Amino acid sequence: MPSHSASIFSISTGSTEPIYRQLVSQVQRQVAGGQLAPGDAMPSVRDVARTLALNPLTVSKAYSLLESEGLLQRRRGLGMWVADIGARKGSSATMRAEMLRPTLERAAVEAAQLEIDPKTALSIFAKILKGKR
Amino acid sequence: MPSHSASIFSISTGSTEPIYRQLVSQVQRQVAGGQLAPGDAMPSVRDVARTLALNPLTVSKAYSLLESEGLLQRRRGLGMWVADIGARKGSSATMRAEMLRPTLERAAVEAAQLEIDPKTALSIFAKILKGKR
DNA sequence: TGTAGTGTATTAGTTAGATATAACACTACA
DNA sequence: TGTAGTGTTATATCTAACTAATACACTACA
Repeated sequence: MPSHSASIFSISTGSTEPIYRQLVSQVQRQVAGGQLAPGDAMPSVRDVARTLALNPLTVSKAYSLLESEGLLQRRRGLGMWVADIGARKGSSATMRAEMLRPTLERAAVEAAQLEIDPKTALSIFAKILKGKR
Repeated sequence: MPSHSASIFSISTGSTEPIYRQLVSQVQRQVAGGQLAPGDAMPSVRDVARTLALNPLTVSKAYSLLESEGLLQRRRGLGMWVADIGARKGSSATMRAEMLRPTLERAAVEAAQLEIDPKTALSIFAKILKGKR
């Protein structure tokens, strides 16, 4: 049961997406992907706030939402942990694909407005995917 | 020189992205893609506001930004028109690809967090692109 | 027992985005 | 000359998101 540092997060202050929402969706994806496994200790609110230069309450807001979702578990006086309900390790491939969908749908709309044909859009995406690993 | 109706816009109120920014980027893409050609008349502020149930000020804010960017031109008492600086018809393929990049880069990051391999991510995107036309 | 580390509550203030209402200067056209 | 339609300005109000400082109850551990 490893314990994670604040480096599992990376927020962009320039984005219009609220910070607490960025934190929430990052945890959702990393739990679904398995990087955050049941029983793992989450970085403390103060740790994340210090590292990312945020207000502790902003981080706490994200953690609270994740707790009410059932993804995290709170242990009084100790901190937050990845919940092990069902002892699942990550989510099914179809569920994870479903989580990726919205962003790709948005990309498809943008490609259409830009008059970029599907073949070209795919090759751009392929290059990006290649570079990211 | 066609004149466009408010139907060139489609905003999502649920998104965290400000409405006026949604309008701005949609015009940017449609000008780059060529759907909005130099000399075309834009729908009036009041028309867009009425159709999309927005405040005219929100639309005006988007138009003002686009004017300061040089994409639109204002004719006093008449309305806004797609600027014909350089008489460009759309942008080059590389420029349009560049505009699509940010969203696809975000998708790549999400795919990595979801542990979705590049091949699978590409096939999901391909299916979406196929369905969108 | 004391100390440091958990998440959280409280209260207050700031900022950006969006709305509402009214008014202004301008233009085309019957 | 009216009338209706342009974008814009001004003032005020509202909400969500974020920050700031302080304090609380709880836990592990030297």
